Amino acid sequence: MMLTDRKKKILQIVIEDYIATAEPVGSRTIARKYDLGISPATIRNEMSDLELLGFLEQPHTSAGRVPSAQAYRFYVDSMISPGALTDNDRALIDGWYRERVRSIDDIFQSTAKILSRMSKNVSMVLTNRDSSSSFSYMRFLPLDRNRAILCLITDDGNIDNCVVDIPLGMKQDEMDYLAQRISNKLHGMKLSNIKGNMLEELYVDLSGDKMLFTSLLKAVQQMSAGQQEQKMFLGGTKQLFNQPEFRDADRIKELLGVLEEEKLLKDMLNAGENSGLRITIGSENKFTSIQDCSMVQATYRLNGQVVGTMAVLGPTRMEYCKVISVMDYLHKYLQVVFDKAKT
Amino acid sequence: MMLTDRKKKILQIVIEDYIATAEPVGSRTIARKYDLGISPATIRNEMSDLELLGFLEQPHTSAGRVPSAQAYRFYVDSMISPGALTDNDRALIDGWYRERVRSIDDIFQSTAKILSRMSKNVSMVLTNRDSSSSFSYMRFLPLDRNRAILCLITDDGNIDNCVVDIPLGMKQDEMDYLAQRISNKLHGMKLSNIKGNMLEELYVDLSGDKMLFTSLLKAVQQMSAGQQEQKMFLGGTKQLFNQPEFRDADRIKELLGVLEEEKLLKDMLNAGENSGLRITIGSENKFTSIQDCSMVQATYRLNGQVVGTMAVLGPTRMEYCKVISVMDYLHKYLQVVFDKAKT
DNA sequence: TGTTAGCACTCTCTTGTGTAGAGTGCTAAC
DNA sequence: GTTAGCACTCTACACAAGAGAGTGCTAACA
Repeated sequence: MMLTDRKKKILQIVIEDYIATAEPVGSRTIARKYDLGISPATIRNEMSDLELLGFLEQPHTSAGRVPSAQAYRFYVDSMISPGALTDNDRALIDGWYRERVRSIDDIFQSTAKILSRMSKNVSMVLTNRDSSSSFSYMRFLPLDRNRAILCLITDDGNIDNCVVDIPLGMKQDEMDYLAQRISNKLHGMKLSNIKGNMLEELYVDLSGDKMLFTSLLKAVQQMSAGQQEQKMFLGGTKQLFNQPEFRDADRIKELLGVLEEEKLLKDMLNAGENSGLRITIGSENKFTSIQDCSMVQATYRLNGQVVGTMAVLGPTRMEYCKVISVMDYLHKYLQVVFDKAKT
Repeated sequence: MMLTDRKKKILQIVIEDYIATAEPVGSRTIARKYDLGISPATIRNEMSDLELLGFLEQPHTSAGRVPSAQAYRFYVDSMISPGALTDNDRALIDGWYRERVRSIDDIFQSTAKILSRMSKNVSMVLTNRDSSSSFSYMRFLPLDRNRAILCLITDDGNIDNCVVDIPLGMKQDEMDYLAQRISNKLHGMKLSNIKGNMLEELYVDLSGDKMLFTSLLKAVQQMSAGQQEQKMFLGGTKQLFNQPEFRDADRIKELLGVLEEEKLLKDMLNAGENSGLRITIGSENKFTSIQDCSMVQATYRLNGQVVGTMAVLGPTRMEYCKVISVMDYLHKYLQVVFDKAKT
């Protein structure tokens, strides 16, 4: 299916005008706003053809035309070439990042915020905690006579801790010895591989102290679970209100409901883990409640491993070009941050 | 201003019917639904009096009547006596708490969730981190040749940590000595009182290593700031959509905007720290954007010190009685949890 | 053959009008 | 003091008419 250049041009105008205004685009409008050197009647004929080809749709006979999902698909596939951001945008982003980043979580939260502000839509950032990190060692830090803080350290510098009750009369050097033994046993193991029964032979060392043993076990497992957890950051849910297609309170309510279902969102984002950039338009999405939406999603990797996904969710009428540019920039930014963190 | 028993009765019926239905209440409705033994005409006369006294308002001449802010005030002050929850409600609450509480934060989050579900309104839980906790000691945990994890431990078992770069060639026992010295210096001090300049004389110990010094300083300050921070948990923002008074998308948007302004919310909740239970009706609230709302707020204490506040925000038409009962129950629940945690 | 002007047609959106329904206030009777 | 009756008011809803925007079709033109 080849389109003439003129048809392409008109299609592009309809799409971009509709993206900008959210109003059906009429032949007259096109002739007035864009100087194509042809009359509305000619444009009408072309649009009529485009409708037959499935690129345009009419909400009703006397309205202008609206791009179909197929049109958006064609548009993102072969009509746009996302360029660099404007200096202004870059400065804005850099500023936002500088504003408030203390922890890793802050970085992701900021990314979500920036993504939503720039795209004027809801954004999601999903991080795969690095499940490749491995156990380094553990240590007891004394707290008071009956309790100590158990610290677990991973090779990438993450630390997890919990308070454990210690058996009456147990000395610090006994505890150090115990920590040493467990550390030797587990050192270098991937957190995800650590199972409870590996520690069972240590039960003897604990002079059969059941409570301490279960505390230790729980701590190790909790840490390993915490590390593997995927964490979700949402940004700009309020943006929904600014989209005319969601002017209806019930629709917003429904979408907010979806956004609260963290599991569902994770499924959505995990679905397309393979490719780098993924754009899902309208009913291409499997999840029924957002089939009038589009999602632009980028997966980022570190050393070949997927470490996270960011996405923008909005009406099919979305500034794809801008969104992609922003994601590209954010992606590079994160890459730098994580590369630095790793070394 | 004394009301006759019959006026009181009618006022109560109007308020409770309006709370239940959100529709203006007419004399006919009252006569039909509630068997008062008097005719609509008599009720009309009484309602007319109540309107003159400022308790009732008419949206327009031919609508029923609606309680005024003054009526709600009178209602909560002298017409309700919050009783115990039903067994069913108690079971629900206990179930929700059991569902997912691992950390302290989970408890507060659950409290917010429960509060919003039971009240069918937005809930807020604000916690004052215990600023009375004091520095116990610090410790370096080795990570690799260039870095160590700095752990700060408070007397109540809280631990904070950050990764610091260590000077080339610094040995573990040197670091232990350093940690020991700083610990001795700061031990027992309230976190909120720790200032940067206290550590300045240690600068010499660090052989003038500026980087390590600033890292340490930052870690200590960050921890002290983190401990003092008030943390806010929101629940049930989606409930806004279920309130007919907020059917308008713009109004919801405005309210959601307010709810995102964490600082504003903190100000709101901190305003009434003194009293245990505080009910703010309509324009009694100083913040203009929620002057068509009411807020029921309870402050809870531990050993005389304010440790947190919970609140329900909703339209003035609120089930005050139920809300108060629920808060009372949650309050007792938290009391038990924290008493246990402290010992 | 492609392009254009003209015109009738269609559909939505807004405005105005009429009616049903709910509730009130007033008056006169009990 | 209470009640029935009645006129009055106001809203909500339905329906109709007109304006506006856009289309499709036809016939003329280059």
